[in-house]
Amino acid sequence: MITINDIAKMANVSISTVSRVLNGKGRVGKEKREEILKIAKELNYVPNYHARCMINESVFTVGFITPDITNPFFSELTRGIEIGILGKALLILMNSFRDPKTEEEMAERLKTSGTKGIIFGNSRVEDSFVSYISKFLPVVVFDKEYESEKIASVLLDNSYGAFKATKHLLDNGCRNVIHFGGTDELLVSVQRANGYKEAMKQAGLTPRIFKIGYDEKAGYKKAKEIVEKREKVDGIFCMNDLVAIGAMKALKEGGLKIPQDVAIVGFDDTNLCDYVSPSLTSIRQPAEEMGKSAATMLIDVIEGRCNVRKYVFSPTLVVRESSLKTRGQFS
Amino acid sequence: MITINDIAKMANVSISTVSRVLNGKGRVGKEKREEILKIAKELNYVPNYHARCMINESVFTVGFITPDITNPFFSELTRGIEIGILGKALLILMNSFRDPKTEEEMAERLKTSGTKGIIFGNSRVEDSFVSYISKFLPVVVFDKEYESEKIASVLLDNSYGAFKATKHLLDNGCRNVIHFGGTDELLVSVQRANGYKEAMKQAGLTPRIFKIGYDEKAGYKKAKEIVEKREKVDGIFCMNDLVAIGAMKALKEGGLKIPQDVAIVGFDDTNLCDYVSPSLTSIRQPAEEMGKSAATMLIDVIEGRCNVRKYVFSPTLVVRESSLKTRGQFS
DNA sequence: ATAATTTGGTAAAGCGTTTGCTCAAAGAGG
DNA sequence: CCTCTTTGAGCAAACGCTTTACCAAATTAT
Repeated sequence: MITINDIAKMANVSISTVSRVLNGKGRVGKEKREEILKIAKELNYVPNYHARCMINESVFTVGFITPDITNPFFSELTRGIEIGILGKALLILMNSFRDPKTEEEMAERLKTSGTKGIIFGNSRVEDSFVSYISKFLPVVVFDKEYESEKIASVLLDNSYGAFKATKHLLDNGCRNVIHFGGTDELLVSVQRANGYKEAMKQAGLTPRIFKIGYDEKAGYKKAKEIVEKREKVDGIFCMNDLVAIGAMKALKEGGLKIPQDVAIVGFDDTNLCDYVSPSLTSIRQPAEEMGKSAATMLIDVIEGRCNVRKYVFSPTLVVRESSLKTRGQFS
Repeated sequence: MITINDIAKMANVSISTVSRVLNGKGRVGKEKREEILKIAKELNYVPNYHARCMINESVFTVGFITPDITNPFFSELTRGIEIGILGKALLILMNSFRDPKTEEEMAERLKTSGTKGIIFGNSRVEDSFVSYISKFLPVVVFDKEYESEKIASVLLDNSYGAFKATKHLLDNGCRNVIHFGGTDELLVSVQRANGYKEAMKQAGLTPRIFKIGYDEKAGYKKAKEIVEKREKVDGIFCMNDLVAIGAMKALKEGGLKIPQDVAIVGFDDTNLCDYVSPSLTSIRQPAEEMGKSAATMLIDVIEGRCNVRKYVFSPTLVVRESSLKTRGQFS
């Protein structure tokens, strides 16, 4: 590695002179300046980032721990985060595959790697761990609220979203609406399940919840089962779009018509919704916006500009073909 | 920020003693050791990453510049890269939105940010820039080969893949096969277009190529146009799955049946293919594997374990419903 | 008892930069 | 011709940590 020292020797000047030339500070004679610049260029000199960091604040890094980057919701979120930190920081991405142990290890790794802040995306880590890690670094958590004044949150009213989704299915004539949910460890799952339950209760119906998971495979598998058992189901509210898409596939394979036989609503409103067929009704989370908010909030905390805040977003229902038993503008 | 020095003062020992305790090296009396550990814990001490980096090799970072993380192909690739660098390095992710200027800026930023290597995913940067940046950092490029011994590549025989795809459409009875391709700046586009042309030529047919872009919107828009103009088309080979999915939507909206009226083949074989309907025939790129190879190759170069290499992957045709005019096992 | 070794700890050199202070030389003003 | 300012450039400290050389005391061997 070539250093400022090497250049100084070559140019027969002191390192401070070299530094001054390279940073355009201080007064250095024209000849020396040009000589130094020439040598630096020839040697492909790049200032040592870490040495620099020890002195003045340079560009820093923040970490984003995501359950699964291949879920379009999270990739949109990621893009939002990136936009939010633009120019201020670099984004270190980590895929936890939804394993809480892995998530803790990753956070620990980020902590010891000079990262200035961590964003937990929809994570399963225990509250105690979040509290612990927040002692070392500013933290932003998606979908979870903390007592501590030190932990910022980006929230979406999941149970209200789920309520809306379920209500929509009921309003469209479904009676036997079931829910494909995630596991109880994930707060989001619980909240969405609650919203579903509430809507069912209000309609005087019995909720049926299947805790199946988070991806297409999970949705496919369970829907297949339901088709094979010929269960009496005319609507499914899925905890996310991937699950919904998997379920749709299984239903169609089973000869069931969507939405006539079974109506479906997903959650997240990823860009897939428009492109599956029938197009998928979903509860919209403004992923990119949410990512952006998380990022700017984190940067603000890191740079000491403000205290911890909380962003709350509202879910909105985006109606598409998969849920309209009474065919209207779509067909 | 709390440092080793603070701890030393509190414990009334020298900083070297503290360092020894923290690193488990050297001999330190039991009482002092415990005292020091206790203080360190109380103060939430974390060793300064940058200071550490200046002395011994710690975990380092590598950068991945991707056109668009929301494209499932790239998110799978990203996951592969992450797996490949696991434990060795942290991954800095950057979205260029396919803008070559942005890509250069990003690489430049990585260069000055202590990053030890860069992976260019399907990038549009000019060759001269890649050569330039490779003077400073090890570089791995997807889908592009370089003279320089310093630049590693992960390749896929795109034109062969495209050839296969087109051939498959022709073998299934299509005569008027068109191609939805990307722009000429992207080598991949050109290669895929070439494969398409070759297949058409061999069949004695005239190729028709539309340079439309890389996402669902582009595919949708162009297909809409074609439907409206009632062009004579019975097969479309799309440069990637997203374009294909967009096109499918437009065709279906136009009342055309897939594959009976128009057969479709995509490229990438993203996990979407299984979940759209009809399911999408596609040319498989083993994204995760490719990412993993790129990453291990980069790490190898960084750690001086080997010279630059080249990985070549083979595209395979994955047949699904969207391309089978003669209905067989699917229906 | 003396020499040799182990144990516990300190001081200082570096890693690569930046920057405040110093100082000499040169040019300007009286 | 002498002081005053400007210009150019070096020295050295600091950033936080690791590591080596080194020293003293305590323990062991001779």
